[in-house]
Amino acid sequence: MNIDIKEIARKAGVSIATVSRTLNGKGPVREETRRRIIQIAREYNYKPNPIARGLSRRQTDTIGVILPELMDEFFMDLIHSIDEEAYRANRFVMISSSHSQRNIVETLIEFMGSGRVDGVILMASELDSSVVELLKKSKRPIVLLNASKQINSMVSFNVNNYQGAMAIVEHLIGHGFRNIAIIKGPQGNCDADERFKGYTEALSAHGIALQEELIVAGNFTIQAGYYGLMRLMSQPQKPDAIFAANDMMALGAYEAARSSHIQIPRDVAITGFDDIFLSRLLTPRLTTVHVPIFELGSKAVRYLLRMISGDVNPGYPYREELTAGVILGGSCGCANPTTQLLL
Amino acid sequence: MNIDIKEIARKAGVSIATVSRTLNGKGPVREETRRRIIQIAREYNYKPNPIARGLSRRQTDTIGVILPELMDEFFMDLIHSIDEEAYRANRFVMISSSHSQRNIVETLIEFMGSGRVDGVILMASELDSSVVELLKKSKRPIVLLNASKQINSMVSFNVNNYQGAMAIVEHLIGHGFRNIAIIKGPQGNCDADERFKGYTEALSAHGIALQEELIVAGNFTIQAGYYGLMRLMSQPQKPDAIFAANDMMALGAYEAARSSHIQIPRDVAITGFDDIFLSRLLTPRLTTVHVPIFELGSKAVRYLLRMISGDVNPGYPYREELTAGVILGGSCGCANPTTQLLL
DNA sequence: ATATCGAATGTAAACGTTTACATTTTACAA
DNA sequence: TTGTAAAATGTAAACGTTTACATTCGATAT
Repeated sequence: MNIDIKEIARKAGVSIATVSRTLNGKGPVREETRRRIIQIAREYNYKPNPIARGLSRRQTDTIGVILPELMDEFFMDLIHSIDEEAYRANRFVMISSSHSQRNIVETLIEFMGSGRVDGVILMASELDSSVVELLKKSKRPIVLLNASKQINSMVSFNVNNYQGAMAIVEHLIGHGFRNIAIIKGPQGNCDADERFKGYTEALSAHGIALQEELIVAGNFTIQAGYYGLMRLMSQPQKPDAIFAANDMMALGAYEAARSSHIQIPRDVAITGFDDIFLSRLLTPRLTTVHVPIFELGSKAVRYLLRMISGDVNPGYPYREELTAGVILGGSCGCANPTTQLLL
Repeated sequence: MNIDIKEIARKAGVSIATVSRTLNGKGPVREETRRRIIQIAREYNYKPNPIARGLSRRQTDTIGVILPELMDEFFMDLIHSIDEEAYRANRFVMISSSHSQRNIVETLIEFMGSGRVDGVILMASELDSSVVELLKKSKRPIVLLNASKQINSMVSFNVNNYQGAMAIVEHLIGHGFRNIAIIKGPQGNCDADERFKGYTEALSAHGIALQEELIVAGNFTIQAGYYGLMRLMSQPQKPDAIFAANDMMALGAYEAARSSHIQIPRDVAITGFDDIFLSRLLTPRLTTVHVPIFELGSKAVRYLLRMISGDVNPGYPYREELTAGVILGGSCGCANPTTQLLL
């Protein structure tokens, strides 16, 4: 179909080995020959067939990305940053969502076993231990995103949910709130777990006792936030502030507050986590925690590439936590919140 | 690294050809042999190396997706639908954004020329004619998304921007509005052009003359919407309704209205286009046009796969427009808008 | 002139499949 | 039996690279 290395070699009057050496910049080639080959290759717009090359070198210059689901700006931003970084390094990105654990395994096997990709970035805040075992056996490097802290024998980049949650709860405490409720994330989700831990530790660090009635379950959806607030505000012991473990739930809480004429932050303060775009449109703007997704994606790609190149030992565990910063809106009671930044 | 076909053949006591035939289900193989091979292959968890297979068959079971940018839920939904459909068909998805026209070309060449992908889905509402020429010459099938109507020699799936815009403007007319303004999308963007056309034709179909002062430029950003409304409402001849060519601009218009104490829809009605998630959070909920992104992605993949398989002639032009429906919020003046659907 | 050595180039064997073609086996009819 | 055709299997040539190893070519030292 396209012109191949053999043709180029013929036209340049050399062997294909010399062409390959020239184009890959390995091995000695006389300057004059080199020039001629480059010239001809350019003239005929020759591009080595990456599949053949992949077969020979056992490399495809492609990285695989497996995400739990393909929705939310969160994942979009992640993909965005991964794509950007990969592009910069001349790599391609193969993407796949993994609706179930079963599927993660399948996709991983297909990705890894096969040589379709040189390495994988896998995000899964909820991982079966069986899957983890599989991961460890993988021949190709894997970088985990937001992995549970229990997984300590692998490479991972993580948002410091614990620190972020702690920071925002401390901010609430600074406002003088003492009855701080939490609407938790889904059971078994490590992000949710860490955020909850940050909440409890912030309270205990300030000598505030945990109150069971102020801890309600949730699952990161708007609904959960809605019902969470309703439930909390229907109790005799009402909270004066609510920490929703993510912005979507905070959003639900806003809806609930509006529908029941509860004023934020006068009647109850609300904070979230994630800093999704939406949160800055709420009135008052939501006080939340910004997660450095872009950095997360970039770092993951860069590290993965170093593992692939052998620049770092792929078998060597590594864990990095990216700190998250509080974004002040009016929902926590702050008088002069961060400006809107919309325009 | 992994077990290969040669090993399987050895273990089964047959030649590699027989193994290949068995696993691909082509050519005659004795039932007993077949069983034995399958059994052994399963036992050793053998998976044919897709790269080698790709080299031999000139197929990679991968489709390329090139999008103008990797942001917005719009693109996320698109990727989501493409991934889903591809997964269903056992195909892989290689993704790439194209920040510039220059980049589209590069990426396309790398994708196509090389055999990295079997076909491409390309979304680019603004395409240089030079790029179009390149596309036509492509050896591999291409499906365009939201392509300009001037591109008639290719395959494309499109949102019917014209019909959608017409419908929503007619809805405004139905409310009795006669001074209907538009905040347009970016110059040269075919979606924007079609939406504008829908606007003008809806007006003329009802005998309403175009008023130059009611047509302001925009670029699909919040800012443009903000300044657009400000400008329109500062004129002596104020509009009674504004059709923002997308929801982001409508959002900007909301902000502007709020900051200058203009009430929606009392002082001015507002409508958008796209039906992004955000639009249902505005008060009043934004009246807008829902675009069937999911269907767009699915159809594109399905058609592309048929082109790849030769089921349809890849050289044969085909164009499909998916109609878009109006979603009623309160921003157009409707008393009983669509329910919130948040919970 | 000849040996020696490094640089430049070529040859051919991988890489792991698919598949056209050749060969062997099987089943059945004559 | 033998012949014949179909079915089953095997052989080897692609696919387009990279790369270890072999060869050739100059230049320099003897």
